[in-house]
Amino acid sequence: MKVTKKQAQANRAHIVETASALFRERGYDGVGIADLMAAAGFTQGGFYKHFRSKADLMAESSACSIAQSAELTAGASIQEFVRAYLSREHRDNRATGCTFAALCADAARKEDEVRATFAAGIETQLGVLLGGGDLSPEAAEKARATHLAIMAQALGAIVMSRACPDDSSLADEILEACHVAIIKSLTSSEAVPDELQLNN
Amino acid sequence: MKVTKKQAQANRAHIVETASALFRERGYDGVGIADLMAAAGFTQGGFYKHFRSKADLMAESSACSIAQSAELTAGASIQEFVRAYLSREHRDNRATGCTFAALCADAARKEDEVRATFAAGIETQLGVLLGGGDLSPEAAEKARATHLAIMAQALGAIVMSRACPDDSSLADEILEACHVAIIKSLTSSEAVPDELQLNN
DNA sequence: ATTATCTATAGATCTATAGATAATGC
DNA sequence: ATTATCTATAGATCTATAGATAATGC
Repeated sequence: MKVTKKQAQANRAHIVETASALFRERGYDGVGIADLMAAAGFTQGGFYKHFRSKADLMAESSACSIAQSAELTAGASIQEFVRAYLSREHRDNRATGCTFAALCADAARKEDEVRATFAAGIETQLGVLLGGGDLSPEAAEKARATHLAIMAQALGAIVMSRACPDDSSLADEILEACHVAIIKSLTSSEAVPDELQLNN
Repeated sequence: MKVTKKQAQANRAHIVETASALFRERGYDGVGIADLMAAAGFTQGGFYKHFRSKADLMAESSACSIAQSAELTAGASIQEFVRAYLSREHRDNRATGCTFAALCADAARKEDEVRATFAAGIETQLGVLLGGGDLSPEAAEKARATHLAIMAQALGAIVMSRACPDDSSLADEILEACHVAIIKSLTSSEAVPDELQLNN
């Protein structure tokens, strides 16, 4: 019954991966320990040899899926990111999609441990979107604000779109409208002459 | 023990109001029937004389709070709406705040009955934001898309901000960045000359 | 000897129903 | 007689723990 230390570590990682998909799909409260362990191919009793509590796993599995998405995003232009993010494929596949869109509202009601993970994750994702550009301090601050606003808009679009019934045309309309708005904001902030820009 | 028909109707309405606050505060899965009925001043057994199921109440109480918010918004300019929506007060008071920000992600995992309520609610809120303006068909379509995008961005800002720990400066930064971005988008779509506007 | 996993279960939930109670409404 | 609310409970969850089992690791 016991397995090698290496295998135990692999089993633990597999439980974390399984959890990150199930939590995104059904929400934190929608996945029981027994459910999860069965989906990972184990029985429930073993869970607490790997994790101190369910909240611990919520934080760890979310950190894991946030890091995975960040890796996937790295190197892409903001335009590419937005196009993929605001796709119907992303909206319709919660289990492999953005952890923020799937779980921010859930996280807001959970332990500080979970929320600290989300705040750190937002910083990570923001860093990836900003890339390694060497901007002046003011330009960097402006870019940070712009990209936070884009993240919020993209996330909001997915969240609203998912709340609509499956066959809803409104769901697609939301994605489209936000895609257009984000592209427009990127174009205008680059191309509009300074004298036409609002300064706060 | 029995009460007048009028009183029974009032009790029912009170349960719906209590539910709309508790659901926004703790999520649909975070509120049990016993919890809710106790908060409303009753015992759990009476619930099913008023509602067929918990899902029924989720739909009805959410429709109720969405309609209330829409009423509150009616008459305000989009700038006033955005300022109030993106305030710390709104972020920190889920129970009385936007139903979409609090429950869209939850609703996405629930029965179609609940999601139909949300889609209808988005249309209602959108109608209020657009006001009774008499625009040309193209201008109306454009305004509809613009306002959907603003709703998504504002909602996304609140959702992201709430996922951060209580003392997080990032939480405030998100609200500020999105406020600036929305004001900017309103200004540019009004003030930027046509030849500088991107057309899709 | 240690320990990763298993079986079993405690104790606290949860939704929903059944039947009792006491007041309304005919 | 009807019915809004109450008490009580069935049956299915849920998180977490206790103790058994069987393999690793010293």
